[in-house]
Amino acid sequence: MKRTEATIHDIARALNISASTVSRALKDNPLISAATREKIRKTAEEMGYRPNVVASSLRTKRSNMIGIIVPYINRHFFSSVVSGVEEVAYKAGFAVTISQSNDSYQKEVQLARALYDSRVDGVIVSFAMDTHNFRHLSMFAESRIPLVFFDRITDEIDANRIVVDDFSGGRTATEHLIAQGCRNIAHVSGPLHLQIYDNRLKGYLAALSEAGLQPPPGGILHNRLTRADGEEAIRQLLTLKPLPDAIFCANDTTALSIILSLRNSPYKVPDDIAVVGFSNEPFSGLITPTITTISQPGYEMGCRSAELLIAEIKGEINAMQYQTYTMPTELIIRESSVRVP
Amino acid sequence: MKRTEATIHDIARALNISASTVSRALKDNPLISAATREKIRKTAEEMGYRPNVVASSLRTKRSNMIGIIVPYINRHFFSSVVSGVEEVAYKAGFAVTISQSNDSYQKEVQLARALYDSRVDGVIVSFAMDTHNFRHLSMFAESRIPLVFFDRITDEIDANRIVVDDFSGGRTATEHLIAQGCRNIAHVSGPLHLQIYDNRLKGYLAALSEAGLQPPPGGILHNRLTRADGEEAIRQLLTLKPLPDAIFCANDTTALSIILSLRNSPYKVPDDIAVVGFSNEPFSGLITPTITTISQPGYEMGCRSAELLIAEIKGEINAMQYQTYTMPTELIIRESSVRVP
DNA sequence: TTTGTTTATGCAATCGATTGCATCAACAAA
DNA sequence: TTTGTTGATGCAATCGATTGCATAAACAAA
Repeated sequence: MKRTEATIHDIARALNISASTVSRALKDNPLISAATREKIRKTAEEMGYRPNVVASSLRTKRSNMIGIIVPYINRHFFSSVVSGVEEVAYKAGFAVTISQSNDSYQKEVQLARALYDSRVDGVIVSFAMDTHNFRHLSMFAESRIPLVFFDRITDEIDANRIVVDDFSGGRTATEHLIAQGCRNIAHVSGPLHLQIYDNRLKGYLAALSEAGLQPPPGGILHNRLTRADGEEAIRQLLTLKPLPDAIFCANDTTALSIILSLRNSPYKVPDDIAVVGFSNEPFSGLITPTITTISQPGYEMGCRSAELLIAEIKGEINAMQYQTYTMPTELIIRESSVRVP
Repeated sequence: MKRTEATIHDIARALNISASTVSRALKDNPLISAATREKIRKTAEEMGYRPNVVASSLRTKRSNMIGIIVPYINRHFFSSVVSGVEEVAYKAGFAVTISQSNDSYQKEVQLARALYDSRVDGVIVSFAMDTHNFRHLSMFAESRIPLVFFDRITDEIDANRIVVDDFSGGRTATEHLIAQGCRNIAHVSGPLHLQIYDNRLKGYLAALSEAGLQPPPGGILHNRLTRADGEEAIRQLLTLKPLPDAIFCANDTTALSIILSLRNSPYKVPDDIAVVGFSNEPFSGLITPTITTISQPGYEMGCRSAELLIAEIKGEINAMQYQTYTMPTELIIRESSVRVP
């Protein structure tokens, strides 16, 4: 039936008035008298009028769309962030388009370009592990398209940033291990060009030094923190002498992997080797032993990112006010680290 | 520097030709001579020209955007589907906007409307648990906007549908339990207006009846399959006499919840009560005992959904060819169900 | 009555790309 | 030379909403 969508011109014609009046009336412009406004609203309703956001977008140069780039959509932390972003954006009248870099710099560049081309009003990004330079994002800055970074951030582009307090997380985790009587604490870390891993490492070192301890020689490893990396890491760590009595992992995946590997070894977790992870992935509370970890409020980070981005889009925040927002972490003590003396 | 974006008119002016020629040249229209085409491409490049997809969209009425509505973005199955959708869509030049209904019919209606208004070229949907009627989606059908349903589908709207073979999954799971010597198999199911749960139930019943067995009286429960629902379910099932010797759960979450609850009971899994879940969530291979389950290829379902949707958008598929595509499931045998005689 | 001020509405250009319909040049066939 | 054909390009309208700048009507002040 409905051959085509009704436009403001159709409404105008039906009422024998001009399209501009219709346009204004529908946006509650006070220039239009209450009477005509009501009349217009009524016919619009009757005709099933729906504003064409594409046309509006073309004219106003605002798409009411925000883009988000994450390494992997189906990773719990990231999907939680996306969930928070969607929730806030939806309430503010913005749509969210997602894209995943698969941790590839190449793809990230293309995705950024695609978002740019589609005229999103703002972008939320967490970098790929491969990403070392940020030229692909500078076009947003140049075009004054607001940008918010979360989790994997950079100093090279000026923007609002949202992270958890990785330093304090790393320190708290390590302090906890020290409190359990561990003295020889190894660390499995990620690539250091990502600040989050650098900060977790620094927190770990700070805790050690405050306790008068040293990292065991060869006890700090760097990899991409996958399951396989975890297996390789524990293999290496088991060759150290003396054996580490604890391992602080920069994420839960490697902690998991290490715990699983140790099941096939003479060493018991936590009694021989205590393990702490980072992120509080859903599985970490389920595996035996449950994994002590640092919780990271993904959903809240997503909400915050979206709030900041939208505030900047609306002009309520400007470049002078850029900050790095640090969200609190929480040490979640579970079985993998608790030693009963 | 870059005051405004270059348009085809800028290119036309620079070369002293018409905008239409530029437009055609940039789309490799053979009407334009190779020479001018090359010249145009070169200046476009130099001027940093980027096509304005919004303008194009307005004119062509295609947004190159597909929408997806899922109950929860940060649920592993759904985020995997979304990941697959994004991957395929991206390669085909489509952007993906996501929205989550939080299992609320109300919100789903609003999301559908928003997607409709934003002129998406197609929509992929998995319903909210609350959704019993589908009027909010009929506008897509009426406007000839392709629709694909996955997982939680309906017969009431004609469209391509993607599901896993829930019936056979339910049957296989149950047969497996029977093969383990279980004779008194309970079932925790979801709301039956969702076909997936209905089919899993039917598969379960079929397996029982083929083996000459009956479901235990009071041994089939219906709930929303949350952690809390699982706890309530096992509480109820433990009051049955005789006690069930196995429970087939319609998802892994309830299976998990039941296994955790049974830890505080005299009953051992699998020896006293064997448990099988459904979906192969990441945690199900990690918990002790690991959970036997039916794997559901979320990522692949997402890919397939996107492929079908895009094919229909491009007109390669039409309404005559709508089908329900059933993807295979796989029984993943783990500890929670295996009894050593 | 004239002038000035509000209030309400319309005109027409604009956003940038697309496309049906000319038009025109070049060349071939007659 | 004339006619026909092919190939290449331009014109101008269009998509639907927005908005600066008139304009008109109504009313108040002088």
